[in-house]
Amino acid sequence: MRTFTPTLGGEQVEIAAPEPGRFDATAFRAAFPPSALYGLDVEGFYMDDLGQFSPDFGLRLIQFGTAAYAWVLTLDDPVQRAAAIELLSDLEVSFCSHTSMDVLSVATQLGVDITARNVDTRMLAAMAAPDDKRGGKDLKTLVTAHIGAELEAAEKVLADRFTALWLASEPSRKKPARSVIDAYGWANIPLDDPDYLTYAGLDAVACRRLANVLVPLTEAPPALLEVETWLAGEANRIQLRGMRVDQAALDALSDEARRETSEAEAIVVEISGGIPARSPKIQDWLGEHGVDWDTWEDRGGALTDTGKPSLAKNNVKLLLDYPLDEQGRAVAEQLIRFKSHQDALNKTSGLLTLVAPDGRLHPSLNTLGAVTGRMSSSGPNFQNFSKKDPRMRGLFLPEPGHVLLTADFDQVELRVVAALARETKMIDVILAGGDLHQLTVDELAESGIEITRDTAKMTNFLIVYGGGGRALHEQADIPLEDAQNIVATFRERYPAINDLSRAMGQFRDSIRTISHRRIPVTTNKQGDLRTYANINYLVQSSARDLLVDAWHRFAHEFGRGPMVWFPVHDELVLQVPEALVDQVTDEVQRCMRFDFMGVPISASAVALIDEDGTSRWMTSKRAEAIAAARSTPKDS
DNA sequence: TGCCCTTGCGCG
DNA sequence: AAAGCGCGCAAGGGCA
Repeated sequence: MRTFTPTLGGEQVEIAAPEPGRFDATAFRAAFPPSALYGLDVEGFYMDDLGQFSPDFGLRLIQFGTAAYAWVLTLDDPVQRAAAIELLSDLEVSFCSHTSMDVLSVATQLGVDITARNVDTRMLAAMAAPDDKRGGKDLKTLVTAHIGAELEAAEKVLADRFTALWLASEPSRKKPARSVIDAYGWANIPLDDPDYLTYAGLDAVACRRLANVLVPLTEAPPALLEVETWLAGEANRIQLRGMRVDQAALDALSDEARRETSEAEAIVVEISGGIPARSPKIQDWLGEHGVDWDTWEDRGGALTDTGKPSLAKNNVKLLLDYPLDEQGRAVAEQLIRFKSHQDALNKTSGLLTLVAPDGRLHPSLNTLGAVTGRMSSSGPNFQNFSKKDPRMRGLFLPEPGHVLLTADFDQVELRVVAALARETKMIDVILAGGDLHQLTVDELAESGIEITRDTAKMTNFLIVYGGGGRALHEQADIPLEDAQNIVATFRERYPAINDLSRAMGQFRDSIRTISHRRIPVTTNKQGDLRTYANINYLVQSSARDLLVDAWHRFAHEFGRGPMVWFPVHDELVLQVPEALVDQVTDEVQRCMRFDFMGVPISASAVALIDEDGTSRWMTSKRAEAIAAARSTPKDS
């Protein structure tokens, strides 16, 4: 048996790395008795876009650790592999690992589902430092900060070994990018390399120690940690299961988007003398061919965040209103064409590389992706598929025999802010089943200001986001003075909201939500505190907690956890066996119904059935329209 | 060429 | 007094 004795945080660590054929399974199992939590880490090949779902991915080592020692098992050895699977499968044993990487690897490569028995240290790090997007959640950085620098040093040694390996293998070739060297290194470093084995063992020990260090730093009540741990497991299960993709529809949509955008792009480049359709330079060029950008806003053109004219597909058509010359007109027409297919191009080209060999998409779900605790998604981001083109969401299908069903909260953020602020005018309207946007119309009318319901709706959301007159002016195409007047009057008419906004704005370090989640106050690029955003953090975070509460009840009170297909901020999309649709519709609505500080929160669930009678992903609005059309057939 | 930053845009 | 929130992704563009 090879053993290594590096230190971590100044304390000696014992790493056991048995050679193939000389593995003592009894000693291994005795080192990891049941009813305990062990650090888990794996080393595999470098990953491509498909990650653990790639046919090229595989594991080489698996490591288990306590705070003091680790075993590094070689998965090439059938005996060690079997011992690893046996330990992983023991329902009395729990693990802690950093990110979903190890849990997903164990599931796809060893066939063991530990999603419900894993504590994610990255989740703990996110609870402890919600705004630390970069190093603060990375394992090496965390270990260096809280335990010791030895792991980072070991990784550096390994990186140098990879470089040396590459140079030895191809001395004539020029040194490539770091990622290429790493890919080569992870795949080719000998399984008996001491640096590799030491690094691998240290990782598992570090992760185990990190769990203990991070829990108190979260300053979170045990119940909250328990829910977050459960949720992270559910997120891993969702990613493992993935969603069915309509491959023929994807190919067709991709072909169309590619054809349209490349033809449009070619014409734009040709006429403009080499400017790509998406280059900012195209605006200058258009300015020389008849567009007067000074009048863009007056004509109703939207601006980007940086105050420049936006050529997004919603307003690119405005170009045609200018006295363009022949070239300018041709370019404008092709830009409109390009923009109308740009989103489909981006999304479908990404999807083509992300559909796994099982014909499924496996997007990740980061349960604490945002500072507010909101969940985020990547690979692809499943939470920002267009709802304008129904073919986009329609690419995703339920399992055979199942129906997709979506349950959306009704105006949850406005209700939450009304409750938190104790804004009685709003609460009364909610209790009476009225319309909060119309309430704002009526309130402002009493102060002598006439606005449309659309403007009222924008104002309502604006206030919840911490915005002011200028933002309303820019978004609603209202003169600045009028917009400022609307906002000021809004604050007068809703004094409790104004008070809450000001009270939250007093916090300069961090705010605390009612579920005791700590959210740091953020700064802008100039380093100024954005205390005006605090109210939104409180509201957005509370709404997120309500969704997770509902999900938790759905899973625990009704045993429907496996039916959750994907969460989208204020909605749960479910995948339900056909026979249970009516029953689950009722159940999920019950789980999403709350009395939040005396304010009713409710949700509406609808089955997603397309015009052809099959179930596919779509917005609830579209599903309702199709259902209505079905129940009142057209006269013929 | 690879890397990093900014811009723009999809969703809630 | 004034202050639009949270994400992920693709492409452009500057730089080494």
